[in-house]
Amino acid sequence: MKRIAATDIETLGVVSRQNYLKLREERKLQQLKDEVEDDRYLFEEIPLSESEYRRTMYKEEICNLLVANKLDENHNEYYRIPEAFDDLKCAAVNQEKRFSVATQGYYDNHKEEAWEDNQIKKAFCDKKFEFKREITLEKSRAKRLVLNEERKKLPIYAFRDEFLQAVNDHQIIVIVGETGSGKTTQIPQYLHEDGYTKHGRMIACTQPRRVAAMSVAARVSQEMGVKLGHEVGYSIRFEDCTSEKTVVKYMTDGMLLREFLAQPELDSYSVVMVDEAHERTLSTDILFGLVKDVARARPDLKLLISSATLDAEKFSNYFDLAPIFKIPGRRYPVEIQYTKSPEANYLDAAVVTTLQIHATQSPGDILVFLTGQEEIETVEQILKHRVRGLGTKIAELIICPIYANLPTELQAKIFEPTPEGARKVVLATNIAETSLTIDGIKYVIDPGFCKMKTYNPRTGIESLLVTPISKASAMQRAGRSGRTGPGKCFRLYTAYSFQNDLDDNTSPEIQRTNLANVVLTLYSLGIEHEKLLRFEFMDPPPADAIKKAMELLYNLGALNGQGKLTKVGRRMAEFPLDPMLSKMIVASEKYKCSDEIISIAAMLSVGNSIFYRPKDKQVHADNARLNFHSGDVGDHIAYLNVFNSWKETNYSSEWCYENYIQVRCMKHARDIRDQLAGLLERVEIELISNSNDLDAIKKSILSGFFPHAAKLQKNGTYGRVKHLQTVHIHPSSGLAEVVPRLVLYHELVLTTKEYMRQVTEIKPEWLLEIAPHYYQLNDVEDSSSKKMPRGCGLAH
DNA sequence: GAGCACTGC
Repeated sequence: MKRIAATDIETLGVVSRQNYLKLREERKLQQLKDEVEDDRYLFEEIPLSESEYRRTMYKEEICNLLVANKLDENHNEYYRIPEAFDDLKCAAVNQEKRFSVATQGYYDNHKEEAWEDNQIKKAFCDKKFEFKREITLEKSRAKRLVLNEERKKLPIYAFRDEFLQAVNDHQIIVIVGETGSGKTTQIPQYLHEDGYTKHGRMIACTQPRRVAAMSVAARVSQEMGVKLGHEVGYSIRFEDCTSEKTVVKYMTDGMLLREFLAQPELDSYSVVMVDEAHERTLSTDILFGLVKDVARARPDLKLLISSATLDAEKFSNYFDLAPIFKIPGRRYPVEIQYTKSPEANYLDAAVVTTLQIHATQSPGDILVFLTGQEEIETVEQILKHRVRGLGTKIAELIICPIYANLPTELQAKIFEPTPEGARKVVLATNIAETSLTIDGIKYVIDPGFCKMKTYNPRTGIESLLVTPISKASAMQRAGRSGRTGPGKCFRLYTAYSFQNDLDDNTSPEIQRTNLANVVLTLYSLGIEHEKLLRFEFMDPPPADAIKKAMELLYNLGALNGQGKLTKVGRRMAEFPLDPMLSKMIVASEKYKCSDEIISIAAMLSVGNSIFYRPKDKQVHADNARLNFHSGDVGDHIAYLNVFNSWKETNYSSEWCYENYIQVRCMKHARDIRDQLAGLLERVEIELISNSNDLDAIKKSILSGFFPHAAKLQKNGTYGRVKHLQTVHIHPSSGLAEVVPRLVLYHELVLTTKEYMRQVTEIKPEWLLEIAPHYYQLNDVEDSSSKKMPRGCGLAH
């Protein structure tokens, strides 16, 4: 192609080269954005299935990659783009070519022609949009007719009148609806049709997951023939898609819990349906207690507890012997096979079983449940190796790993249809148990383990342990094979084990988590002190955990000596964060650095997967990370540096890739930060920046995290101040080599050792200044000048 | 010098 010198361009007098390039970038960006917008539009009009929805999301990410020019060879290897997006890649390349040609023409033909070209383009785009819109409307009309027929075929349709009668007769009903019964989509509609939304009151239906709330709302709006967000809407964090018209509202359970803060009697609702109650999320468990109480105060409020399991008796007993309404499901049979004897190595057994299925069983994809990323990577490698050994005698086996931390572009692979003659094997964590469904799975391999979080209220340590799953969980896993046709489930344990070793149900989250936030929420709902100790939990958490939470809240100044919520506590409760983080924000008012503190809080709550560390580029990734630690500022300030640097690049995705940072996490952090900024206004704390005074920022952090102080001991390890407990700085910390005398940490995790994650150096006098009620002089004195506490002496 | 299941506000 003919090159044009910069001087030529200037003499043409059209645009300066820089301006031209900028214009070109902008147009390219706009074009891509338009495509995504079009897809969004489609999403609004026609409810997407979950896999379609995810594909839309992935497409957006791909567009970001394209914009960030990540399609060149190097990055292609680093962020492999799934084949399904080949068309998009081609389009982008063609687009690029067309731009080049147009560029040439642009200069050759001068301003007018180019302008005309632009006009044509615009007209073309308008036309395309109009056309797409027409098709969409037509499709949606046709779909509505089909949907109406489909509604009548659902198992629940036959029980419609019987169900409405039951709701009329009873205030609380426990619904047992197997998967595919249509309860989630139909029940709110029936109630709406039966007049429960008169008098301006809504029907609420809670879901444990955001995607579920969105896609179900989209589906129902389509069935009812209304625009999503009007009569039917959804409400999830960062996104309220409802209006004054809304009568049927799908929401996450956590969102309803938040709404309780504003309206403790749930005045705007006539019916509350707690769906997927058997999952026993932290939020559902608290909702149970609250909603049961409200039902007593408001006889007109109807309560539906919907669960998929057969232990509905327990729910019924809890809700004062509420009647149980059973709805059959529509499922295919699943044949279950056990091993004859226990397997010594379940990874090996999983590989062997996979290959056996591949060699002997009829077509259909395989889903293997593993406990984590590491196992998945190991099995992937072994499988690849073994398949290579089999040569061409056998059909192709496509291996797809999936876990939550896998970059989004790579996750898309599992939704690609399996090519004719090949077989797909999906290696998944628990994410495939409930959070996402994969079409075409016919065989499930279940080794019977998962990783589970446990919390020790005495030490405050959380740890992830590989644990046997429960019977309920095993059934759920098996059910994943019978979604589109009869399936088979291979359990890598004996039938005896299943009967005798596995618990019936997974212990609810509320029994194995830090309750500080739960207790604060309940306090701000007026459930204080004795009332809280009497709170009707379906499965009460350990008394120790509640006591520990109260103690912490008292130390943070959220509760006073009489066990009442203080003004500080009330402000803290506004933030959807761990109380220590909330306290840190409230304290930032005093140190005039709220701007920096909410950035840090947002980054901390996104968690530990911000820094991406690919196996083959660990050194690069670590070096990139160290750039944010200059001056040994500590991990908290490093997080602040990351966020601010990203902000300075105008939230560039490209910058993230260069620095081995996960874009997804950063976007999430930005969303949280925006929300926190809004909440600051609510609690009347001014947004002030004080970026030069690092001590002020550290003091704010310490105001929330002073119980997490650890000091260096003679033997080089750390000891928690106030607790005789040895801890270590996590090697990923920027301070791991610095070894300061006194530090605060964000969290303590137990892996091979007890590690402090996210560490910042503090001064001893700050402890006395900020927490005189908690620390005494002898706590902060240099440990070397003092006798060693018992049990913490040197080894040997 | 080391490993992080999954959600949600």
